[in-house]
Amino acid sequence: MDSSTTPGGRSRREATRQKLYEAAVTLIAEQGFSATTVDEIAERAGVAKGTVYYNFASKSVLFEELLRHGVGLLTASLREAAERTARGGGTRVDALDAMIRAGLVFIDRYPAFTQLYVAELWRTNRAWQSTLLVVRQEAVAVVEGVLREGIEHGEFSDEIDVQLTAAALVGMVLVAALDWQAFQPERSLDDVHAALSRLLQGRVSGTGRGTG
Amino acid sequence: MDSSTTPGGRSRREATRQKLYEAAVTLIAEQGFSATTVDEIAERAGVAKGTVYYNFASKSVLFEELLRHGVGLLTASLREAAERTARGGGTRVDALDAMIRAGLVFIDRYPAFTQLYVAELWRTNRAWQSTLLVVRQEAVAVVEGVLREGIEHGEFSDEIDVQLTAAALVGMVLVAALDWQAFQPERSLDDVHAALSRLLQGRVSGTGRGTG
DNA sequence: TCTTTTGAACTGACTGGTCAGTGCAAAAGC
DNA sequence: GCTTTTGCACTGACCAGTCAGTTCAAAAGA
Repeated sequence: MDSSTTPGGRSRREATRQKLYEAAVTLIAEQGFSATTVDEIAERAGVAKGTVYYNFASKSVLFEELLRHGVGLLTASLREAAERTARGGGTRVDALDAMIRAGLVFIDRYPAFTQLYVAELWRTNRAWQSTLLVVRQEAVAVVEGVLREGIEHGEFSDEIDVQLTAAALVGMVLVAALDWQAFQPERSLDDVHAALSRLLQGRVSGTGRGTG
Repeated sequence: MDSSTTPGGRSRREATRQKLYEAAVTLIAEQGFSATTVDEIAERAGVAKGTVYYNFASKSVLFEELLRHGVGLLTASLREAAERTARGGGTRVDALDAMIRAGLVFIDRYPAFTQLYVAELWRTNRAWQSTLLVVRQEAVAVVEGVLREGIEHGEFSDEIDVQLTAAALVGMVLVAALDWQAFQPERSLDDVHAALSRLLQGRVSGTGRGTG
């Protein structure tokens, strides 16, 4: 007896899980994990509470798999941006710039997930801590990789600290993007990208008047 | 009962509130607001539950006043750093650099508060949202002020976007510092500061080898 | 005396998780 | 073709436990 597949080919169960992810991500982003009830998630997803527990062992497990799912998308997008730049003969700075844009596009598309991720990342003693650490490392490693390559090829100063610089770059994009979403949503992605590019390339200090 | 006399003329009540802040900040940083119970806060502070409600109208109010208290300290510290640099005849870049350091010192001293603040900042529809917005603006305004002065005096390019750049700088410091605390606590504050200074001053790209 | 704290009991609302039962589409049997 | 069986996916009422907030008499502190 094969598990039923919907006309689209994706299993019914998979579709339900997707609905639950989407419901959970916005609710948890707004209220936090503990303040969000399983009843709410089920209601927003349009399924019964029992369905949540049929698909996930617990509320925590649902959240963990949601984290894995979301950061997986980001990591893939960052890798793709870096590789595309490399293939196109761009410099490592170009790659970093492309990754900044990929990050902005991701945050623009999944703002709730980003909020939720930031809110949970530095917490300690939580059940999903180890999961979070793993997926975080996968994403940051992409940035660190490009920085390391850049140093090897003399594109970046060999005095930069790869880990700290990568973290700082991620933070730059993260906070700028979240502020953009929250306080100036009318700005275009290009605007935000331009501002961050400028910072990345050190075109802030110095009287540089016309680089436009 | 431990008769801790109140030194410096601080009222007994104020001392109790301080103990409650300290207890609440670590618990909420670790677990989040909703997952932290008033009983836990009281126990960690070493007071009775009734005392919490004698000093604060509710759990939410305790949290709001905690936010105000904490961000107030940060804002004061940032202002002090900027003014000290200005008085000492430093440039605006120097002021920004001093503020980065002040930010790092603050996060180093109150890591739990920082975690809690980051976790709550971009949430929507929360009771303390408006409080958070106000105190955030006070802090960011200090950075924006220095950027604006820098543009006026030709120290910074007039093409930079003040709001976005300020947010990006804050994010840079915030994320780098939290990563430092969480993943490389053995590093010195000077190390972290040096890495961020380099990024601020655009000494990352370019083969720049010796700025020792 | 007046303020502050204590500590335990209590309430009422809410929540994560459970479980016996339902619906249904494909497979099996005839 | 048609009936019966199978088992996945889902349902929703229910339960046992938890928590914010209240109350208050009594004690401690200043």
